[in-house]
Amino acid sequence: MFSFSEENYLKAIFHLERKYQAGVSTNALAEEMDTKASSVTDMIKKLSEKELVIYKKYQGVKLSELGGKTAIQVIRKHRLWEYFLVEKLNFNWDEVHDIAEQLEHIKSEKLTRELDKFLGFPKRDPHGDPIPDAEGNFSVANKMLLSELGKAEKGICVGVKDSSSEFLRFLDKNNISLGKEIKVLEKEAFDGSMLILIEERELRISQLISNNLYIKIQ
Amino acid sequence: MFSFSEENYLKAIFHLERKYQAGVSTNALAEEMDTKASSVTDMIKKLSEKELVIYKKYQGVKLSELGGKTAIQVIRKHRLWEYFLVEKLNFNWDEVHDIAEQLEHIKSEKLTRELDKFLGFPKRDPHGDPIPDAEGNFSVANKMLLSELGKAEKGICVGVKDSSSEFLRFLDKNNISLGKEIKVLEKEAFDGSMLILIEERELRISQLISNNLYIKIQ
DNA sequence: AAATATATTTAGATAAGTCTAAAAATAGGT
DNA sequence: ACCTATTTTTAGACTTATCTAAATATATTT
Repeated sequence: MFSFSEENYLKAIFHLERKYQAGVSTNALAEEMDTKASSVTDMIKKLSEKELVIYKKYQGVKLSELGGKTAIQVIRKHRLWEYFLVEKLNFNWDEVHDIAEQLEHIKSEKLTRELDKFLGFPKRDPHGDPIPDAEGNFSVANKMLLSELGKAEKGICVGVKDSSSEFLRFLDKNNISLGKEIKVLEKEAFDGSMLILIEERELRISQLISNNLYIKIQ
Repeated sequence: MFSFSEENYLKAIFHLERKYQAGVSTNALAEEMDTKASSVTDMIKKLSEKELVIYKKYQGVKLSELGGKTAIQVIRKHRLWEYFLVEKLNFNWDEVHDIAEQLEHIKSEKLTRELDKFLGFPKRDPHGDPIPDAEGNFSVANKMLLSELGKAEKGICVGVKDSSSEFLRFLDKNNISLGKEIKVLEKEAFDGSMLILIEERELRISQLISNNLYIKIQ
């Protein structure tokens, strides 16, 4: 079907399309893929010939319908495997990304379907991101960043924006995990830090932290 | 670490070493890998430079200690994943090989260890082949081929030599599976076929069949 | 032991994916 | 609108793993 590299590019374009609307620029893609712009141009041409993306020179790329579907299937596999690793194999949520990056390329529709069934058709991966179903549908949660909350407002932690080990381990250390209620007690205008209440504990967090935690209100 | 291709060559050499002693010939390896002899020579040189094999021109290859260890780890992963697919994801034993060929290359020692633990440290894969433990040890069963049995002798089915879908589905169709007792009722000298008794049923099988079924006596 | 057949290796080519360096196109500032 | 800076693309090279065709080494036959 498609190579690992092709699938990784499709996934990257998919993520960047939600970030910036319009087309995804060559440089943005190069940064996301940790490669050179010239390599990106080469690959985009290849994806374009295969009709996975829509591309006009100097105008950036967009996923075609086929490209989008393919990207979502890769993301579905990635998130199912992450769920498997955490729920069945005792991995911590900060350890699963690199392994899922490998597992997401395993080719077998039946495997993906059976894994999904075995796991009980989970709706979200360990970082709170939605897991697309077999048809590629997934809920686009009405989540917001903790940093957008004002004083005395509260929400439930539903996901992370940054899922680096460093950030996830910070959250573990401070007992912040998905599903917990967070209330903003104070907000410091000077540096954007805030004092929050979580499980009866008061905690001061920097703006970098609140900018990377998704919450759901009500 | 090592590429998929390198790992596949090591695995193939490992299997061929048990078949023929001495060094593995270039042509034998080319056939096993379904590729050309010239490609094999190229790869062997590369493996030799990496000290994974011992190679002298025109003399065939052997695995070095490192090469052997690496091959066993790949085989361990292959068989653990096969077990997982059959026991946890409802796959039939004739459907797992191709998927395990992909999964065996996933790189994460922790994943392999945790998968092994999750599965309860299984000793044999769905085809009866031994699963090496984390240290690479595995039992070399004192199995023999059903075709080696004489009239009125019996044994317990412990594995298959050919694990092609075609053969495995034949066994399924005739309700022959691992762990069942098989008794030889008659042996036809002319064509090597035999009449066997399995679960109260009498069944006539060709020599091709009895040549590909492993049994354990006593 | 020479002649022939088979097995193996070498040489040179190809495709995928990447790179560096240079050229071309677009965007921004004045 | 022009000059400059940035972005993007092109050209050519490199690596990995493969191939075909030719050359060389080993094995077999007579």
